Amino acid sequence: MAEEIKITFPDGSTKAFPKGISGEEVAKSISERLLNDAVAVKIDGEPKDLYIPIDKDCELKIMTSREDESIDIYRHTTAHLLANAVKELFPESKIAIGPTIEDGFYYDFDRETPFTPSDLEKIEEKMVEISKRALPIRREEMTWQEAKELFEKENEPYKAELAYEKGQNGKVSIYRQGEFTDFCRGPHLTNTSKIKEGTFKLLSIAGAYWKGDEKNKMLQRIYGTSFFSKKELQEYLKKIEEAKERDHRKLGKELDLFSVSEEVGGGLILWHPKGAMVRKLIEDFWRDEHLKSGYEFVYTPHVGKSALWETSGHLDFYKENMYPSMEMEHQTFYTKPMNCPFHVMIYKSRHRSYRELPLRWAELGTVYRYEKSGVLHGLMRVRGFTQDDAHLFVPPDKMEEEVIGVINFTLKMLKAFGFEEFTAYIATKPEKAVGETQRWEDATKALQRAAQNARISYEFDEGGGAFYGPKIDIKIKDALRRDWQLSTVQFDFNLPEKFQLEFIASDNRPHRPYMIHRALLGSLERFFGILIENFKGAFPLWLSPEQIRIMPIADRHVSYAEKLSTQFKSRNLRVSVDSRTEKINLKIREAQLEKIPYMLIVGDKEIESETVSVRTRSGGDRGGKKISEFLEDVERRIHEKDLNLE
RNA sequence: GCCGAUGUAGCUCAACGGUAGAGCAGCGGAUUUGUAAUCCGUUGGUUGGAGGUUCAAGUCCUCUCAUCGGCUCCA
Repeated sequence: MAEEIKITFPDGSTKAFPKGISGEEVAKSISERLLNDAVAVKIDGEPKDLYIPIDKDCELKIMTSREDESIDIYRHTTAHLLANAVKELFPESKIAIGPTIEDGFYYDFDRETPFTPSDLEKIEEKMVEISKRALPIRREEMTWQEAKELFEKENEPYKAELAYEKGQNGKVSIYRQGEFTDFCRGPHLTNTSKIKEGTFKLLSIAGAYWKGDEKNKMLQRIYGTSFFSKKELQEYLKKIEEAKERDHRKLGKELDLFSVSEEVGGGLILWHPKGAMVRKLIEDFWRDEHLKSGYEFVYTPHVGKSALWETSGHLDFYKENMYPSMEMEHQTFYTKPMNCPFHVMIYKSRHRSYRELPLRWAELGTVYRYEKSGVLHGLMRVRGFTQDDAHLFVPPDKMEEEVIGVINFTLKMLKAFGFEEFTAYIATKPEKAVGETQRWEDATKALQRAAQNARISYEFDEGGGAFYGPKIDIKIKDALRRDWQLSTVQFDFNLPEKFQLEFIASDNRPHRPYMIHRALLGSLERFFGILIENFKGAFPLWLSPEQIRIMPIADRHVSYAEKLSTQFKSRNLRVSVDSRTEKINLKIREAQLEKIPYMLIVGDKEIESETVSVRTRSGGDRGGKKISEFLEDVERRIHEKDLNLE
């Protein structure tokens, strides 16, 4: 009689099976349909291939497309299909790595001639062909020495190297499908035919260093994605199109918000009048809120002498990101990459008493940082930008309270711009760090309590803090559910030491304050870019550079329009009159393309009844309204920062 | 910085190695108009820059600048 093993299912039920049964057979015993949907199994929480014999009692879960992790297996098998196709079409290519990533997968190849877009089409066709061959995909385990030898024989040096690196803690595994062999942890689908035509797409080609290191050889990377269904793939491709439509660089040009000029230099932003108006509105709001929250403002210079940057440590740790030095009167100056040393110098300008702490000093400080030319990206990654910076100097006993205050303030600010979903990441002490361990622990705990207090979800990034202190970063989700990191609150144990910061406490002795560095919006440039993409250029009423455009039907209605305009302007509304001798359809079309929230059409009817005909960019013709009624509604929406117009 | 792609009028894009074009915008004129484009006319270019090959270069080659997609989310 065959030996039996006991398998426990996720619902808690238990059943006996003959020893050596495979996940596939277990699935089949439950239903044919489950067998069909099965991607892999989880044995005691470990994902395994479906055909692996099970030889001991265990908890077992059949993984289907319903599990979140399953898509990674599907994509990983698609990546192997890609590599298989490349090896058939271009046998001289050497395979490197092919992992799954957030929205798909990639595979790196070493090949003399780079792939072209038309190669991608050929590769896709070959992938379909290999899928149709219905090759079984099988796992083999061996020692790393055997794997290394195997890949050396196959002239795959990258795989051989990986076998050595990954094999130091026991056995390694390879997967075979037909003639193709890959070094891989698995698990995988059981057959190439499981990757269905129309569920995958190769997206782009890029260069990538072996192991991401600039010193290593540049490989050719192919990006692609796949989904369980054609429909999901189509939706994903649509989302990419949608993101292109929202691209802040495209909208920035179309809406005349900003530009970057080759003659000025890459990564240096020119704010056009409309963009500058949005910035002004953000800044006004920002200042008002800071005053309400007990901040004071400071202004500091754009350059400082080298001694300052030596003391601060920037010339040791940050020099490669700083603009080169300037010589003047036998002195060396640097353009500032950060505002902190200047704020510290204000602190040091006289003795500080515990009675005046905490001090909260904010500045919209423009800094310059050298970024490699290849990484510059519209407003998102630039070389000159304005941080919404602040530094807090806090006595130890008020540190936690202060951190809680900052986090709550941050969320209030972000919510005003329509962001509702936040995640926090708390970065803890790295290996190389300054400051006493006790301070690190206290500060990290304070950050955690602040996140709890604000009821936002948070994760720890162990060892991810800067050398000078722990930090909490807050990410938001935008309208396309993309993550953006905006806010950061960082402790700094370095500068107070370096600059010997002190305050006189009630014991009449000097003590060292905590210093907290924080930015809420990050930088105005980047934040503006995110706002453009989030709202697709249709800024909320309170942020719109032009809120209302009045459009007279004919010349005889212009004076009425002008009268309204004057009245609106006196109430601080941003309004213009389109008095051109053009048809109303054209005026509407242009205002609509400029995404102006309210269009007011005035003609004989409106003059007669002292009304305006209201049209919104989002809802079309809203009909006639009394002027007072319209004003009341608009002013209320501005005051409430309403995201809607109707 | 590195790999690849791209660079033509203000914008979006055409042009087998053989005279650089279109639409929109701009400008001039006509039209006085009711909820997403009125009509006619017209200006506009050292084809990113510098060299080279050729009888002839937007097109081919070299260099250079800029922009775009990427450059370890662990086989």
